[in-house]
Amino acid sequence: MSRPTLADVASRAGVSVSTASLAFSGAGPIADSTKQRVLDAAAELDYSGPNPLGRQLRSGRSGIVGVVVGDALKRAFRDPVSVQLLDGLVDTIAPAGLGVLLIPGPTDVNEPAVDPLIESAAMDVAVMIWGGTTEDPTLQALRRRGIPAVVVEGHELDGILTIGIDDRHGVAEVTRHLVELGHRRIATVTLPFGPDRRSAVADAGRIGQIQWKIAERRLAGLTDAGVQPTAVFETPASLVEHGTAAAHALLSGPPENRPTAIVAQSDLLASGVVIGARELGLRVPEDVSVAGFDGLDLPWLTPDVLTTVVQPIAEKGAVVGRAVQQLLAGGQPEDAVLPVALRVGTTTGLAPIP
Amino acid sequence: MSRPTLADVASRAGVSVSTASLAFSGAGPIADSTKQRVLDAAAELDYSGPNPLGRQLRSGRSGIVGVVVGDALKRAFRDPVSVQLLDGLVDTIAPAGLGVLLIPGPTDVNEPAVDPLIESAAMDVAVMIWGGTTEDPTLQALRRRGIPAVVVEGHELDGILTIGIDDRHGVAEVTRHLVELGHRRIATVTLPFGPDRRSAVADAGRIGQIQWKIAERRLAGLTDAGVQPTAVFETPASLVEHGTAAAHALLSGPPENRPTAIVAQSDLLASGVVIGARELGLRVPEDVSVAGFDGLDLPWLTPDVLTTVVQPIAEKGAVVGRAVQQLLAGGQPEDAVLPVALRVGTTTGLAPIP
DNA sequence: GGCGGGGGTCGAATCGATTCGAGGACACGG
DNA sequence: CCGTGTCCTCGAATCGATTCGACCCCCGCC
Repeated sequence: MSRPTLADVASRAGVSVSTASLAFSGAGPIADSTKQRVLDAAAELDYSGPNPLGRQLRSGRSGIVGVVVGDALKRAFRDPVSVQLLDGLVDTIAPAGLGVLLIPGPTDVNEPAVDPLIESAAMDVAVMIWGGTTEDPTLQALRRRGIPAVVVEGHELDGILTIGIDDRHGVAEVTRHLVELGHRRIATVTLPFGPDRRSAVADAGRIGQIQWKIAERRLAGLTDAGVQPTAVFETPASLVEHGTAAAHALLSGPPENRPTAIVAQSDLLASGVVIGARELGLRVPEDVSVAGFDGLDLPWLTPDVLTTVVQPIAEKGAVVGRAVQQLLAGGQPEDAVLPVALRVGTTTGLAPIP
Repeated sequence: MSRPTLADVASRAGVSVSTASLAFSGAGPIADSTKQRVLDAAAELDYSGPNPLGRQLRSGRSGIVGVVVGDALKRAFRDPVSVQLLDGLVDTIAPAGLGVLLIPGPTDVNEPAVDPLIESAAMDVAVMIWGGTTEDPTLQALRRRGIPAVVVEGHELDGILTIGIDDRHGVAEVTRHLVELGHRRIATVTLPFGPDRRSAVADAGRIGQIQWKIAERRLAGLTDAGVQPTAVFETPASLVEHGTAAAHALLSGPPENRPTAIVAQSDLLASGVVIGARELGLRVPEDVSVAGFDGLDLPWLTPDVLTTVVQPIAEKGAVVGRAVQQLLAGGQPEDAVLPVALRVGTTTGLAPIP
């Protein structure tokens, strides 16, 4: 026999379907004895509660939050920032009975097809945890379907909620810290500029074409501190190995041309820079200072402590989660910008004496 | 006005609802002209395709695969093995239009409540990527709901599909490799024994109580190679810092008592052991050899290459994905055990001369 | 004893689609 | 001109629950 339905339970308990429904949902008056009878009948039939599909159709709600990770899962989740954000989000919405549906972003730059899930999966809200340019086909598909979207660290777009941090200010602060230490030749290692990821020094033209706001804002932080970077190295992803590659590219020259400090736009990149610098025989921070962004715990750097800008990642996830719930409740949540804080560690020090 | 339905589109196109349905699903004969008329009407009304909830109720399928990560997301996804497995799984099932719903495992040992999603979320199959003991309340809940389950690296249970690797054999191989290098005092650093995670040397009694099969099997691999470990250090999770803590505990004694080789049950643990050994002033592999398990790329160990047992993680995810699809197709997939391979790197060498 | 009210139960409509069998229109062959 | 067959379209049932308004019964009060 196929799985029992509420109707089976009701008939076995000798009540109507509506009454049986009341016994499970608790929405409405029902006598204790009746309720018990229904539950007993359910137990006898091995009925394990109302079928969610029926419930969902009726309520028009699936209880699912689609989370678009801006990349193949493998890459996205190598970034602890994404993971911690997701964790904060899940912790916040789980008590409300909401679940997270993982939606991979486009894998191939040249084929920016949206995942079929975006077109046809049941979801009440969507969250993009990375990117989100103006013409993003993902956002367009969501808009067409009438699914409200929350974008983390993206553009501010009409009708789309944006949650972010004050990263520009944070980078400015860490840069000022370096300037106060006497650094004048400061280079920077950035997050990817857009889906066409590169691992190379970016020239002015390339810098003008940054698509992902997060890299742009963090770059602008340097300027805010009055620093014109001696080099801007663009990485294809926020990963240790790309930081190492950047270090090799930036620090291989003679001491008098070499930057004395490097500001990386993420801690993973920064720790890669530290590793790369050491591979080149340079001491950190005596020969070169390195600063990061995010405030992660990176066990492989122990006992060093990265100088970095600490952002409240889990809290950001929680803010997203609360926004999602407000959206679902018919509310009109507002964009949020969370504060960051400078944390001075052991990877930055006085500029070397020329 | 609320979102248009298929009925709206049908009436605007001047056809019946059933015909309109045909225009979208393509299941059944329909004249091209009629189809076009329906699609035009849909475009005019901003109708973006059939509501998935209606479709799901009718078909009885949600297209959702629930993935139970055995832990808080934050912890689970710090483990690259879980992430790569998930990646392989998603890649495999995405083309079939299936989506992954993330379900956190129990966070607290003392409160092993299952996530509400397990009780009431719509899903066609469930996958547990970690653990799965006999009495697991999660498995019980799934069984009650009649949702088929696939368990990775768990017990072999009745009526539940198990996918794993030949890890016992792999550990035996890497252990033999160490024995051939002359090592006699070999210690091991294990994955957690069960939900009551500890960071300590385990005595015989504790070892007898291992709940999670994966730790047990990998431990048995040592014995298979004829090695009785001088110490078994149990860690609370497969993370670098726990490996480092283990190294401090195991390698602090005088050279004549110290193990000359350490077999860790994961690469993350192994790399922590390497880091910890170096913190203690020991050279790897001259003073102590370290071997891992998994075959990950660990950039922070460069230029060292970990000696390890390589397992096909993404392939394992793909196998799970295919099993899921067979299950959905009404098939009866079989348990699978994937092969592993020893990879000798630079972290193991000849045993030091006493 | 009659009447008002409230707690509890029920029937039926509804959510939005899919699917199956029936039937209509048209063409072609006899 | 009629019968047969093909191709397309339609109506109605169905998936499994929720929810609203109607209704009934019983209690208490006058």
